Amino acid sequence: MATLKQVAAHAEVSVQTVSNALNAPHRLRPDTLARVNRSIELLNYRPNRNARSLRTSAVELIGYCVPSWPNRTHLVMDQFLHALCAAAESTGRHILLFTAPPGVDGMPVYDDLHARRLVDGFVLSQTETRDPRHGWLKEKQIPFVSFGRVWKESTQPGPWVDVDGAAGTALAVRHLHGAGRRRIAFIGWPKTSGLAEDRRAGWRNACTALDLPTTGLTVHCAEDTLDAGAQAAAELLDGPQPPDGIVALSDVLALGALREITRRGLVPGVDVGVTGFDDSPLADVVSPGLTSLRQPMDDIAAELITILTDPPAGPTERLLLPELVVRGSSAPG
Amino acid sequence: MATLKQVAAHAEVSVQTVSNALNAPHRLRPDTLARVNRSIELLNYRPNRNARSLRTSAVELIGYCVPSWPNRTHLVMDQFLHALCAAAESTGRHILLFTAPPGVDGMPVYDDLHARRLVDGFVLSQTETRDPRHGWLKEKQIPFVSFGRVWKESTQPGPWVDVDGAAGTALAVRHLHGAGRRRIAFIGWPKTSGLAEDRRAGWRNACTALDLPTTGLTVHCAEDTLDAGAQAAAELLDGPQPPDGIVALSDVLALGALREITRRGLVPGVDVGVTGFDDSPLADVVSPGLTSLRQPMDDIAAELITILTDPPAGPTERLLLPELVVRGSSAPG
DNA sequence: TGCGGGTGTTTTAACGTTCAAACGCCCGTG
DNA sequence: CACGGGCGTTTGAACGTTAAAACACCCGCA
Repeated sequence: MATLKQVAAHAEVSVQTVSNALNAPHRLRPDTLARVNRSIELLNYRPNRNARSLRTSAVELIGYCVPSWPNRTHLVMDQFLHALCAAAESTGRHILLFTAPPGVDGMPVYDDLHARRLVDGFVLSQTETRDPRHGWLKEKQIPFVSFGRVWKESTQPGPWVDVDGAAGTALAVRHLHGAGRRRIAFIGWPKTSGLAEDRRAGWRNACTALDLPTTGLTVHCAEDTLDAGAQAAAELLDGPQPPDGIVALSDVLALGALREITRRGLVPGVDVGVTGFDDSPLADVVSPGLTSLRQPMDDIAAELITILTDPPAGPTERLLLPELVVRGSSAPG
Repeated sequence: MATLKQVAAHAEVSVQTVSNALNAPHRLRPDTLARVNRSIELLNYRPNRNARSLRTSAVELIGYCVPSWPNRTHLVMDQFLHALCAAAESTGRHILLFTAPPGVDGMPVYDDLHARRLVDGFVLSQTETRDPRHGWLKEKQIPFVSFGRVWKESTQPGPWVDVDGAAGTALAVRHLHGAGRRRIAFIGWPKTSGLAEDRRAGWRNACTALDLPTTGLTVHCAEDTLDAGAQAAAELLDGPQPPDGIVALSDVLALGALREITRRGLVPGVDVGVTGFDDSPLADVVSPGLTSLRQPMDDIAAELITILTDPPAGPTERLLLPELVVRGSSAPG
């Protein structure tokens, strides 16, 4: 493996000149630059990242803790990881994976990785209500950015990027309304979840703005399973005035609702319009396809990396809009 | 951030002695070791990984290319990544994620990461039939290990770990047979897939061994979707002698079959027993739960890391058995 | 008393890179 | 012709660690 020294000898210049050829080519006379580049090419030289990092004390690696919540499915994690990798690579960086206990118990792991200079900073995700990691990292002055807000805190300790769930569900409501729906229900999670309340608020406000009813049209599911979604749909359809549209908080709940609708001999997209959230792979694999709110993963990842690697002045809080992907579950054909 | 030098000064020993305290404590006199350790503790010293890697030319990082096949779902990728991370960490290593074009086009990326000393080696997955990456890496002498065999090659270029798909489907057949099933069908993929043919062979051989029929009991699906699975099930159930058991190549196909069975008013697990493959999160989220073959991710990951980091002498090919997770789709109750 | 040998510690040098300062050269100017 | 200044290049030192060799010390033994 060729080193800077060998390239320098081959090109008959000093070591520093070769270094400059790579890091500050404008400093070299064009002919020198050409000669050095030829030697680099010829010797197939690749700079040693460790030596560089040692000198500059920047490793160009970003830590990401691979989540392991056995009780919740990560159907879009591969999309997120791919986008995050790609965004990091576009700035010459990479993603380092690690595992850590959830919550504050895992913080020593973060600290250690940073102190040993394995990573420059962290991308957090799976943010929980009152997530303790933010304050901890902030206090230790470890760079980080969060995918997801810390709910129910007056001031959020650090920068974040998130998807505007309320705007998303409002989008779904307006879409269903445009397709002629007039009683649009919401299937969500318990009120303790900030994310769930956000999405529910979007649904409620949009309905109110359109003069649509909302009372008696919410069901809170304790679990994120098909059965829970199906049961919620059953509850709604058995009510005195059954809905003709359902906005579900997740794709899994929406699929459950679809199943229940089909089981009753109703046709999804015709008798009842249904929307999900996340545009997980499942949405495209069922029939009719599930209309769902796609999180703009590429934009999210790009924002995360930008904020982490060269933090702009001022508040670093980005709220991105999800995109409604329309399929058969909300519109026939 | 404290350095070795500062710890040495604090403990009134030489720098090398502190290094030894960490890497070869048996060389120190117990009282010196204690003194050094106290200083390490006191100064909260953490060794700088870059300096270490520069000196030893081992980065303790393993590259893994995050797959992006838009047409196939990665429902168990998070399980795999978590297991891989944990296994790597148990040897003091970590996983570095990157993206690369599929196939041989991506090889320069692998080469670059290795040449710049960002990683020591690679874990491959998503192995394709006649995967060209293996030969390429072998030729460049870049350490790697593959999760998945290279099918249809007389000699595989490098070490691998894989799940015995044939043993898995055989397990499923024997399970269904034990529950009284006598006509067990197989829903798979096109014959061009080595993985699919392996799993089909396991089904066929197990049926033959149990004197069960196999002719006319295979359907090859072009896609891995619920619809394809449902259509395959419909085809089988419409046949002259409909099956009472179905072994599906994937969870998605199995779920499709379940849907079709339910649609016909039949009861999964009672009228027809169904099994899937991978034990993806979906299997546990539907009702009845889907009986499925779980890949032993922790064992797989441990083997991968072991083979990569200290390769045992002799052939390094590991075939691990999947585990049948029984749920309602194959056994009532 | 001197010598070989083990044990524990220190010294020296190196890993491959970049930063900061120094250097040499050429050119325009007074 | 001396001088200042810009440009392109080189020199020296440092980043924090570890391998290998050198060293100091103590002990047992001749």
